[in-house]
Amino acid sequence: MSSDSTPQSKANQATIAYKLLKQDIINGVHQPGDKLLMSHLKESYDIGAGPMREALSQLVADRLVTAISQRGFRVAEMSLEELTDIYDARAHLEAMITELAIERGDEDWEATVLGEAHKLARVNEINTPDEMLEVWDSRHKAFHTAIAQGCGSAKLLELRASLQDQAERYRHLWLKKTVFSQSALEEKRREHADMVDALLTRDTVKAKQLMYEHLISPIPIIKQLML
Amino acid sequence: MSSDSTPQSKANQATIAYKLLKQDIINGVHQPGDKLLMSHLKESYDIGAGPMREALSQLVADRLVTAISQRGFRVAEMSLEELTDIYDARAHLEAMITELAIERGDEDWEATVLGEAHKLARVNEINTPDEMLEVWDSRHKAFHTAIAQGCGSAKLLELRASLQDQAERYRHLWLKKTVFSQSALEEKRREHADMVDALLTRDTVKAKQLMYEHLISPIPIIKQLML
DNA sequence: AAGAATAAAAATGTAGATATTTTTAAATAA
DNA sequence: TTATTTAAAAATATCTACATTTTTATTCTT
Repeated sequence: MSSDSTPQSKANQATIAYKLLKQDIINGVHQPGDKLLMSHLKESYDIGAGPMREALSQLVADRLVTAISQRGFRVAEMSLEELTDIYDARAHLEAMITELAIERGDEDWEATVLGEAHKLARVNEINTPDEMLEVWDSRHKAFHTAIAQGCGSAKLLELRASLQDQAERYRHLWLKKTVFSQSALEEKRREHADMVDALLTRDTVKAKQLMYEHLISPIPIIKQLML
Repeated sequence: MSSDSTPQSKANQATIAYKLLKQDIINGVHQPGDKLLMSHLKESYDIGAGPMREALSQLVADRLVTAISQRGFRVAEMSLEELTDIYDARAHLEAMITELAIERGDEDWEATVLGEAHKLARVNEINTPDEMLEVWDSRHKAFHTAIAQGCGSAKLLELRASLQDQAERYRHLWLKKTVFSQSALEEKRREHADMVDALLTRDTVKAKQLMYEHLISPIPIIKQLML
């Protein structure tokens, strides 16, 4: 039966360990700078050293882990500098992708964006604050992804995904410690509405600016949390 | 002394194999779509299966190799679509980075760019056509890297490097089959001079446009070679 | 020819051997 | 004593050789 939660039926051990460890690093189970001891990892993820190294190599490529030959692996450090760099790079990249999406997006793209925006705006109808945040986050991501898809470039979308992955640890910091006020939510909703408007009227300059500002706005908030 | 040919004194087997295999893929020793048989790889690179898998995983992250669980590894396919996507994405990204470099670059940046441009322009003094092409390529890369450094974002430079890596196979196709005419070389020289001029006068719009056009210009030529 | 059974090839994983680094303790010198 | 070097031990990372599982090719059967 293919009714398991993991769509790919027969992932190998390295892939399984990669996903678990990545999630654990993003969620802060392993803290920045922590030594990733092979003996400990082998036990935690119930796996041999070979596949474990394979998983670690991939995380090094993702920049979530650092390696020094003969001295093993560590969780990559986090810093205010990196936070700023990731978010700023992401904002610039996403603004550029938005410009291309406006230029290249067809009617299907418009429809999808509109649909995701609608779903996102309706999130406040769910009440449990904990559940709300999770659903809001997932729909928020879907909304932005829908916009980005319009650019039509697989490579640019890959770069975007890479930065998004690297931002996750910082973003997680924010999501776990923030309680959304109704007014903050309302402000976000307006930002998104303005963005949809700029996209559909094909106002490139405005859309780029809104996107850039939307994406760098969490920087000062996360900076606070890191001090 | 740090002047040995192998900069990192004690790289592990996986790292060594990664570099060798990557180079072999870029240089077409292993062709797109080729099966990378473990038994063959082990022999070629004189290494065990564990470290070899580690190297392959990293190349999967680089998009130079594809993997299917339980069915091994293959050299990633090449296609006209991917060629266009990589080069277009690269051109857009580099144009954006150029804009930031103009905005953020200081006097040291200007000086470095000017210096690299000078070295590049003087390449034609070398005569062996074979040697010439190699030196020209390396200085050309150095010139563009010098420009990009001005953006000051480590993350954007990483994204740039990633696309450049992926473009290498296509670029290699071009470099190996092209003999530079004196006029073609002269045209490039003029393009670079114009670019330096736009950069130093901080003419953002012009610099972006020149950069974009400079980077997409090889597309039709490489397309020809791929047919 | 289509399908099942079998054999061969290949990928993946495990356990233990080897090499390197880090820690600890002892010895030496200031 | 205090600091520094040296030597040994422990911990750790890495690699190899072999075992297991899965896929692919071949043969056999109907």
